[in-house]
Amino acid sequence: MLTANELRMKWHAITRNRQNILYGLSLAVLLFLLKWLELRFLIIHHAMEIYIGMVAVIFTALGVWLSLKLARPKVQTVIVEKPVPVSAPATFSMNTVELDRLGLSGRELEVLQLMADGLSNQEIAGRLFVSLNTIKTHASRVFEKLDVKRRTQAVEKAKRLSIIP
Amino acid sequence: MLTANELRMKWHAITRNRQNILYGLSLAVLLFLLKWLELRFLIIHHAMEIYIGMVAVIFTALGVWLSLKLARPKVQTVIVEKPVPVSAPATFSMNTVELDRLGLSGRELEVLQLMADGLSNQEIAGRLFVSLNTIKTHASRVFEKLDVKRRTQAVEKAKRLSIIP
DNA sequence: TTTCCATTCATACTTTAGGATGATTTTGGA
DNA sequence: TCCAAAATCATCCTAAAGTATGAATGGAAA
Repeated sequence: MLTANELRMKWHAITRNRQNILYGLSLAVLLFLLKWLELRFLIIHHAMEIYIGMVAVIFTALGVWLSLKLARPKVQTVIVEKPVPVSAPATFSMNTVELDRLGLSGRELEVLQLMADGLSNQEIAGRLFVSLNTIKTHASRVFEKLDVKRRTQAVEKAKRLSIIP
Repeated sequence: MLTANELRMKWHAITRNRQNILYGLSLAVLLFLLKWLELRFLIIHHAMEIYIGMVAVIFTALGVWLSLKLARPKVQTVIVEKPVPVSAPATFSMNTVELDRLGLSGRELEVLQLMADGLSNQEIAGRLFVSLNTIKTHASRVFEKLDVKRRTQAVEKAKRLSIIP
């Protein structure tokens, strides 16, 4: 006995070769037709041109049918940009263009980030193992480059420009 | 005289009918070939099957060529959705639960918001038409209720809790 | 090698922020 | 009407922030 799976596989093989089978059948029918026509036109000799014409038409149609059936469809890939409401703001991409334009140095950016975390200058100095004066200098440069007057403004502007998360 | 534009339009018309012209030429050539073959095979009568076969092959090829050239190409459109991270969630919904829990008054929230905009106490006082001392008092209460020590921390925490945008 | 820039630190000074405390006035409900 | 919370303002003081200026160092580019 055949299992359901084997049956399904056989069916697959049949459908896969459907076109070949159809082509074979068509050829058989055509050959039979030709033989019949040949017999007919052996008697009626003057219909030779009609015979040739019919052959031409039939085989032209066969060619058209063949190519239409066998021609592989062109696959056209259309990429549609689908706006996904990215709920999680977990992804932060730094605006390197603005960062470059402002000319903030690495250390200055570090200080700015710690400022945004709410740390005091003294705490930042401790975190970065430098003196309070150094942080003040960095902070001043940051305010200068960001064209602001206070750290709160610096943080606000930096966040607005996507320089910090 | 023809203008450049008229010339271009004529060329368009020619190229547009190129396929029809080619088809016509092909037919002419084939007819000539058939006539020649007919003459040949009037003498050699037993080559009739070859003649028919050639006609069949030629016209099959013609059919294939025709359909390939003239038939509209099958286009299978595959739509690939490309997720595009839509920018900032422009909608800000205030966390009234947290606001309630913290017990911030209306004026305190106002002051907090202006703080987040980077304004100094003096500027906030001017904006709200009250004295600097009043703002200091409000600020102190805000820090107390938010359990922070500095305005930068207050702004950071308020934003984190979605109390302000 | 020289020059430029980032980083570091210092000193002195001014401004702003923040804490502590007390007081007055407004206002929305019980 | 009375009360509690909110809002207002003041004074005194300390802490932190911010400005100005100068300078040493080290690395990278010209």
